[in-house]
Amino acid sequence: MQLHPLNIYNTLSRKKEPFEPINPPNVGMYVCGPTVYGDAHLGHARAAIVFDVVHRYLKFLGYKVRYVRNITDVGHLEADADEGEDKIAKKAKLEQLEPMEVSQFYADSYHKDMELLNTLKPHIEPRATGHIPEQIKLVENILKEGLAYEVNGSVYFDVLKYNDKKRYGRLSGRVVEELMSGSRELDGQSEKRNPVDFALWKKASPEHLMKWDSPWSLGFPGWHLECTAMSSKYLGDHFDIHGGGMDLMFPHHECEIAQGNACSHTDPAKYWMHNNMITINGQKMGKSLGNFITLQELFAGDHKVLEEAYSPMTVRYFILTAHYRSTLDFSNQALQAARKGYKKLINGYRIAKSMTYLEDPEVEKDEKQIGQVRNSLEAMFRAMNDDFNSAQAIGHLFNILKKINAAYTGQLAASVFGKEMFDEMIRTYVRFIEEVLGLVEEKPEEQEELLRVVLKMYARAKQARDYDKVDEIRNDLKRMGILVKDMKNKIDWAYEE
RNA sequence: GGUCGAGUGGCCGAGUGGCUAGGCAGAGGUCUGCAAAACCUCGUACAUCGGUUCGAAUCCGUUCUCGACCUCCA
Repeated sequence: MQLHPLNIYNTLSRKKEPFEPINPPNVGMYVCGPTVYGDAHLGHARAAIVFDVVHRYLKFLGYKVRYVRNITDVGHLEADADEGEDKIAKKAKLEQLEPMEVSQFYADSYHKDMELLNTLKPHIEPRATGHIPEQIKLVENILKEGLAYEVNGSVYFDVLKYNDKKRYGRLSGRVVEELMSGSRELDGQSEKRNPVDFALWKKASPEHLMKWDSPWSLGFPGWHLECTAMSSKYLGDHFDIHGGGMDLMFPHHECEIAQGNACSHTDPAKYWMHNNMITINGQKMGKSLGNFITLQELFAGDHKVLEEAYSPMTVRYFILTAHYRSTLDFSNQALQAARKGYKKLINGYRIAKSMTYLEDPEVEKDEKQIGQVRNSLEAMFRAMNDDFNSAQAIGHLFNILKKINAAYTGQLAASVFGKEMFDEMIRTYVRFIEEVLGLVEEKPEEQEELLRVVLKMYARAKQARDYDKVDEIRNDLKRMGILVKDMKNKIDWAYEE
């Protein structure tokens, strides 16, 4: 059924490449998850949703995906590496909790948000603290390869030595010589031989809370090691897709590539995918800048820049209307427009699910209509196959929706499409919303029955030409965000946009 | 400073050489007791200057503006 091959933009080659899994039909996908020391924000939502759609679409195409997304529950060091503080430990001290209590709390919170956003759960969600032995083993391997050195109980990756064998910086377009000249002077305190080296194992200071025994010291693993340990454990040394935010490209993913090559002499991933950032007023939103909006705040409308609350599906739709490699600017206006767009799409989904083909012997098939639907359907999948261009796909989806709406309201007879095309249009629309975009209706289930009762009364009042009553019901429902739709031969409802 | 990317109609946002993106807002129309929804029609958009080409938002160069990465960040 695949009309066009799937192409993926590979950061490694800076080109779109045909997607050819290493072991079809299996696909291994690893995505960098959150560091759990705070509530998830819009940026986390973007990464999670983007790769959720990648996962969903691969599944839709028939691939057997193993999706691994880690939880980082050892805080990467803040500030200068040598005197830095562990983020989770810092938070734990502040709140007088066990570090594990902190990471558990925010991991739970993250999961709650991701569920609201209707992202499919990863098949494996490993934690860094659960893979300390694997990480120690990796350090040993890299030492054995002669690409790391130990100083005072800490172990560092020797980037210069590695660079002689295999170029460091291929992913992010860095050149080691330039990194060397561009980096700050060593302050003399550093144990690193070169400023570009990075830690594989750090000896813990006495007040450090999270520490483990190792051949070198009581300490903790370096901050790029966990992903190498967990991806190789669950997906092998060479797997299909590695994803994450653009901000992780350097140094995090660069280090992963170096570590992977040092240990197993192969690049960890075949395709590297990076989603772009969300901006607020044109500026990157991020923890370090303190200008982020958490998802809880967004869903509750509880933040000074928010004019109102925005539902999880509004956020999901908003994120999918931009291509994942473009920056996406947050604004109330954009979110409000997104909410309307989402409602329009989901109203179409509601009616499409209820529609069946009705032959009208008076009406002939209209090749022009059929052609338009066929073109839109094809274009929609072509867009998805072109590096997961959900924004463009949604554009085509709206064109399909117009046909569905027209058929639903009786402005076009279903017969103009013919049974075959009609059924395909309806089925594809529903499946695309459900399985690929992952959009769901936001309503309590009991509401449906209740509405049916009210609409019956409405219809009766109308029959009796009791227009005062008709208006009253309509207004009452409107206050609840429900629109009454009068048509030639039926009455239905829709979410107010 | 180095590296990379971006500037599209009132707003958001696709689009890499010719073929209507789409959504929101706005105007007109069909339908309707009225309205809403839905459907139809409407915008002569592509930062600037120059170049390549039969033809450029799309390729090349100039200028301006903005952003990201280079330190933890999705």
